[in-house]
Amino acid sequence: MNTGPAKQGKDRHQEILDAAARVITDRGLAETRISDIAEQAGVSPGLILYYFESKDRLLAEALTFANDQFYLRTSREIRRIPSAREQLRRVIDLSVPGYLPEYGRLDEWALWIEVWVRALRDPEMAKDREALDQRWRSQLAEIIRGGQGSGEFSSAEDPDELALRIAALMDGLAIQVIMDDSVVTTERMHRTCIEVSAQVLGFALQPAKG
Amino acid sequence: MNTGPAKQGKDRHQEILDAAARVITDRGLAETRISDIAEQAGVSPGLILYYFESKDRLLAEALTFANDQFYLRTSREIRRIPSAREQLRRVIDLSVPGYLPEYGRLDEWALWIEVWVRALRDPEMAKDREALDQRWRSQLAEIIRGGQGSGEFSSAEDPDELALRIAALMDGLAIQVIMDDSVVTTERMHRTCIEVSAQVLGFALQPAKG
DNA sequence: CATGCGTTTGAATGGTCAGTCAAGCGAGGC
DNA sequence: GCCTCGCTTGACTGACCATTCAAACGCATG
Repeated sequence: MNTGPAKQGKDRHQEILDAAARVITDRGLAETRISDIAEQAGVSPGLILYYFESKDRLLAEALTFANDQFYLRTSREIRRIPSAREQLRRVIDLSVPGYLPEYGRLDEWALWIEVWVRALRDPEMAKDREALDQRWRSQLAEIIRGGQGSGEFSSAEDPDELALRIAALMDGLAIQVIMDDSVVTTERMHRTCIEVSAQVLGFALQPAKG
Repeated sequence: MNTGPAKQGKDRHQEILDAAARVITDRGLAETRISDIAEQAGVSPGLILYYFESKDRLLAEALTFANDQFYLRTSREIRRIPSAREQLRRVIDLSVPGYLPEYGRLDEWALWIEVWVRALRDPEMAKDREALDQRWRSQLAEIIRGGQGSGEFSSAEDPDELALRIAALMDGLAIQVIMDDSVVTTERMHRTCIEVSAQVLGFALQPAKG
């Protein structure tokens, strides 16, 4: 592609998106300056606008980019797990902010909230947000369908409805957790997600491992 | 227009907060200018900063002010309903964005998301948000406790845990609804909230009225 | 080594606001 | 009627930042 000016291998476009996502994550969308992104990416401010039409477009792309990454990462992991019950547990582990030490940043959830705010007024972002969300719910529904098929889940309710309920529950709880709510802690969210899933999908709880 | 210093009865402080909430609701926090608020309130820009120390403080106050109003309004209504089941239904009716025509604005939910974004970095707002949220969950828990006591709800689970689950579900669904998600519509959210409540709290569904 | 071209730089430009301020305004007291 | 004092105005100031741009830079090619 371009071995020369740009760093070999990685491409600037992606590097900048990544830097932007990081800056947004810890400063917040509103406090993100082009110069912050440039600094984070280790380039000059001018370069940012050489690669992106405007700050606005860049931020929008960065937001969906980051959430896309999360989905892809999760999706890849899930596909290697055979049991629906374990798939679900893994999705929960990955979704509860702060639960897994290795993913311990301020979290993609913070970015997700920024997506919401922006989607409220930006039709482009609204479209992307809806697509991202439906894909996420579909993934959950797929797991549920699998578990119903294999007999792991005894509930016979519509998988899409069940997925919607679990997804909404997780959204609502995750918000409180990243807000550092003193009642809704990481552990409590995790426990609640597992318990509700078990009740709603119809399977017995297994002793927590680890 | 101006009889004496402040308009009789209403006070400027409150008027401005109200105007600010309205502007934030339809332009979004990020696009809210002092001059917009002034225009909405029908005063000059300078006056805004005569009553508030800074734009930032004003916005923060406006955000909690609006949510406080919503809580108070709901709370007052609920207190007049004797049946726990009906109390719950009313809370749901009031919380589902767009369900009741009379409350048909872009909704306090939009403001609530702005609160989240801001609370992520502003400790003051974080504190207020936590208080507001706990109060809301307590209200739900109180209804549940009432229903358990009266025998309307057969579930014997911890009311606080049940309230948390229902509140989180409602948050998660409401987000999608105000985003105008094509799958998660106002009606679907309403139905889901009612069904889940019935299942989780243990009461039989009654035919929808109206 | 000279040329060309895609990158990269950082200084300059311009627009947009938040916040300030000096000047008016009007009601109520005297 | 005149003064005072709290409210109100809107023009002004200064900062801050997105965006532009002219100038380098350095690799590749011949």
